[in-house]
Amino acid sequence: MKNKTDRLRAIKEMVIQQSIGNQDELLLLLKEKGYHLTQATLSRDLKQLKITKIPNDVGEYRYALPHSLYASGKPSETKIIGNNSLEFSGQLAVLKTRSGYAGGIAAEIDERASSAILGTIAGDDTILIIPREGFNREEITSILSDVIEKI
Amino acid sequence: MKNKTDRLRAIKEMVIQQSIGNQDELLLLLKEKGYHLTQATLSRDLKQLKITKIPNDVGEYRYALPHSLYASGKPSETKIIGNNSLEFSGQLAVLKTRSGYAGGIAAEIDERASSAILGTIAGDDTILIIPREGFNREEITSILSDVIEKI
DNA sequence: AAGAATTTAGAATATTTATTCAGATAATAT
DNA sequence: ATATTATCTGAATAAATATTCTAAATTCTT
Repeated sequence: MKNKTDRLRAIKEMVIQQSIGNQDELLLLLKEKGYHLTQATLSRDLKQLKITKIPNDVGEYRYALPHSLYASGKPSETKIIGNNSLEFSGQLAVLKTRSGYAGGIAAEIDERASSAILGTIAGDDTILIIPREGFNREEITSILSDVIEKI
Repeated sequence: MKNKTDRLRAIKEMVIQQSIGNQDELLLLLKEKGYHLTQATLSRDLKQLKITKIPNDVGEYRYALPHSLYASGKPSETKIIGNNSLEFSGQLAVLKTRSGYAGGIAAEIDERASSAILGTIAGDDTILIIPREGFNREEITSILSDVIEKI
């Protein structure tokens, strides 16, 4: 809780969770959490994290992560899990299965990964997976791998 | 070339095409194009367009559209493709078909547009289309048109 | 371990951006 | 047509943010 890495993580978290309109505001929140820094440093941190103030719909400015960074960073690789392939698009994941298997696998996921997975919708060979907020792609991938490998 | 609407369009275009580091820079470019305005107005314009300065990888700041606005710009028009209608919402597209046709068309899309389409899920007359990352709405629309017209 | 080089950060400040205030212009209603 | 209200804009200024300059702390090299 005292090094730069921790601080950056804390900043990112706060920006995602709270509604922050300027750096001084964020500075205060960080102070409450025990991070002691100046506006100059915060400005540099935000630059490094690529966080910026963006206008919202109500005519205010709010700090936010650039959209693309919410999910992961890279352009989403396809991951093979057994006979299936997993790929992400935005907040969603799609698992392609062998024909006819989607329903069964989706049921397994629903049952065994509900902490991370909000819900699934299965077609014949495709499962749409809606992750819960707060889980990143790596986590989701790992959890789904576990579930599928145990089937 | 003299009203606000035109100016906003010009600003948006410049931000997409050029590399702009601050408002004065943009102001100059606009002046060259015949738009005469002050920094105050530009600031307001940018707010309205939700354009902001975001840090790039090289340690500079560049003006950019919020990611979500790149996709199209307008609130997503419904596009008619044969007997079907296509509309976007966020990263997703929905294709409405005649009753009973969704499954068949979805299968065609899966087969013939998989480079751009991560997956589809079909009901009776509705197909949920999950595009791959990196494809914009126009590209998706065009690819889907091709596929459907060849059925 | 000592020195060189890099990273980190604060204070002060420069730069940039947003807003206030006032006046103009356009739109709507009476 | 005139009053009323809303929209738009510039000048000046306030507010917010980035950077310069300096020094301390850390990491790397030999």
